[in-house]
Amino acid sequence: MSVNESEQIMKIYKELYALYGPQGWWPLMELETDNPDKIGVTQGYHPLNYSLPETPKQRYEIILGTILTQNTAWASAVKALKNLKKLNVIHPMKLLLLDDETLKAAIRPAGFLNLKTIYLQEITHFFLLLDNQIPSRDQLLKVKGVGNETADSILLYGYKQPEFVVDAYTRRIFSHIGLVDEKIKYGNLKKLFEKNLPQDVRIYQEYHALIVKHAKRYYQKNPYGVDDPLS
DNA sequence: AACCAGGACGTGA
DNA sequence: TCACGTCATGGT
Repeated sequence: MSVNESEQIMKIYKELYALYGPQGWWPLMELETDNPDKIGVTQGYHPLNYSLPETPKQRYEIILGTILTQNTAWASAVKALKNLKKLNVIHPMKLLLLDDETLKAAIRPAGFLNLKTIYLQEITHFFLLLDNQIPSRDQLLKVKGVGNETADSILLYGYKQPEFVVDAYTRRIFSHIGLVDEKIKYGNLKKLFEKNLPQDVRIYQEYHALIVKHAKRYYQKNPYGVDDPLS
């Protein structure tokens, strides 16, 4: 890998951060805490607060969100999450006790309801078996419904592990810029970032969130990347 | 009215 | 391994 590519990864990060600022991922529906320093951070995004999740319940909410947002707009995933909250099932055992039809109805706005119902139940079983231990990436990938991006999202945002998250936007932006081939494999694109960034969870979290922020503005409509200030 | 959304899986070359 | 089709609802 050339020095130029290496520098580009950090340079783009700094540019995105300058453009959009800290993103406060992973958003949580509500942030209840008894930490006096964090009272007032009430909902959704939480810029510059890298201590979350602070409870197993918040971690579980993140995990549910990673499944619900698969190939689905985040706003739609939030609707499903709110329905689950109304049912008081953002709790592993309670979700497993919920009947399939009620669960399907709740997550309907997020789409793929038949698949995601199974996926949510599968990851919940896995989460219970973990008993608050940190899962390995390979363990996560064995869970039905958990692929590369979901595994990395769970580890990076749910468990604060230094795993860079690659998504469709990442591939779209960095191939458009010309830094990588558009067909680059997930693992290779992931390693490109991990090799050229300090192994810092905060940077990994912000960079991925910034990529999504930027892509929503310039890479949603085909042809992609028109007027991208990075290129 | 196509196209896209913070993908993953199953199948057959 | 690789390219495709499938899964589903909602917004633009």
